[in-house]
Amino acid sequence: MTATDSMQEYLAEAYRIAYYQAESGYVSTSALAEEMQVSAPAVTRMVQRLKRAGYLEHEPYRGIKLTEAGEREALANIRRHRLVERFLVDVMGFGWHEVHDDADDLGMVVSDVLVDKMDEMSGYPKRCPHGEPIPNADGVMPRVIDYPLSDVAVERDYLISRVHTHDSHKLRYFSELHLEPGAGFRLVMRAPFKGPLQLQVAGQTHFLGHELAGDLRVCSEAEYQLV
Amino acid sequence: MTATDSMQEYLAEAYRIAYYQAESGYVSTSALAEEMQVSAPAVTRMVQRLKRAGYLEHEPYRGIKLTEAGEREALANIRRHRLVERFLVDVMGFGWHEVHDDADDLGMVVSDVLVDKMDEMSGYPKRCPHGEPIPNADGVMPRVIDYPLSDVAVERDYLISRVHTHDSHKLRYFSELHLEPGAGFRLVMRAPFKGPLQLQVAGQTHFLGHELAGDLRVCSEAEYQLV
DNA sequence: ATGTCGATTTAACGGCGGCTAAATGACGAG
DNA sequence: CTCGTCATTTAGCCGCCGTTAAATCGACAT
Repeated sequence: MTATDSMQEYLAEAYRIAYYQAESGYVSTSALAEEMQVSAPAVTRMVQRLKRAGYLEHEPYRGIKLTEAGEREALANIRRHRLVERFLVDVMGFGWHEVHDDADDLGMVVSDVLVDKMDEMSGYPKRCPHGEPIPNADGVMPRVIDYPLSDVAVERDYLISRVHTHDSHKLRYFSELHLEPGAGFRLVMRAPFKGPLQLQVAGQTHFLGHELAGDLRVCSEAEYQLV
Repeated sequence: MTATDSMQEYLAEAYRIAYYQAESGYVSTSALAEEMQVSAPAVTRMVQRLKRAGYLEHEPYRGIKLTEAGEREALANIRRHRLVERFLVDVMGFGWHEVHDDADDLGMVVSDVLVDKMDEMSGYPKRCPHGEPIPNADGVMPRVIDYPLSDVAVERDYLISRVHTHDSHKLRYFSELHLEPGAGFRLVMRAPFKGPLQLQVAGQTHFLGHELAGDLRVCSEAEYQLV
């Protein structure tokens, strides 16, 4: 039996959540519900379907964990989604901050040969336009090394690694400031007590609130290159 | 209330059927069932939903006819589908004979801005890769003037206007013979009693059975240009 | 006029994927 | 240890879209 579109979306989202909270091996169903914008019961029932199909394990009242098969489905889906994003930006000329919704839709339907072609036309990218790593065709997810800008202490040069929000207004703002994946900047100063950060980006000085800075993950030049 | 994907597909297919059998104003539900690859009852119920939503009129036991609104939906859908095909061929380099299935899937999800971008990147084409006319953004379908190759009598030069089959083997065969929309050829001779046709295509001589010739629609150089 | 046949519609069912309301489990506070 | 609260699951509903089996309509021939 093959997974429906909906099942694949749940699996992909579960993977993404697990990827970020690297702590516990379990993903809570409410986190999934929140992220998928559906009610909690909808998640519970879907989880049961996915368990029946062998895509995950479910510890009732505790959470879920993807199986091998589940992870495979999830990674295939994530790969499709991120390569579509890449294609929309690199080949079709859309802004990196405005492609998420279209990519969501397209990612569910593009065939393998189409994805491969997009991969090729985009130059076999390692990251999606938001900086997230793209699993390769064998389902291996590159490991990203980066740090929340809100946490880094040292005042030196960094690269934007990932922009981690779906809020289109924030994305647009980051885009206007040229704070986009791969862009370099200097952290000039940071005020204490969750105060604002002073950045030097492309010759211009910007001040960023602590919360916004939390959406940016940064790394060194060397760390930006993925396996 | 907005039409579901499924509703749009039914509407588009109904339009296509009506477009070809220009005779009666009514499309039979069984024709729809045949084309959509679903059972007759599925069509009947969908027709009732579409009628309730104001997309068509239904004369029970006789057939259906799209309303203004239904035609609008159908044309928008057909436009998306055919522009996606065009894009896959012109921009992504796929063969014109192999894009139908992908385009079917993609056509259902691409957003307006995406379709417009594809339109632009394909050079605002008037026909899809199979030669079918592409409705413009205002929902106007260009009228095509052409004739089944199996019917034309005069032995002279023609252009392929449309290749009217979904059979991938036939499509591949036509493709190999360079019998594709826009291509010119000379009808050298036709045998009587539904006999084979002798064609001169790109300097080569080919013989085509009467039935296959029925899948090709041809026109003059002048007629190939659409409004 | 009636009988028959094919096309069409109705009836009844199943799976998916949402929802709300109610029940139940987990867990910390008193 | 019990109680309350919050997360989670269960129960029951709905709409969409497919199915098969049975009823019905239209049209044509006897």
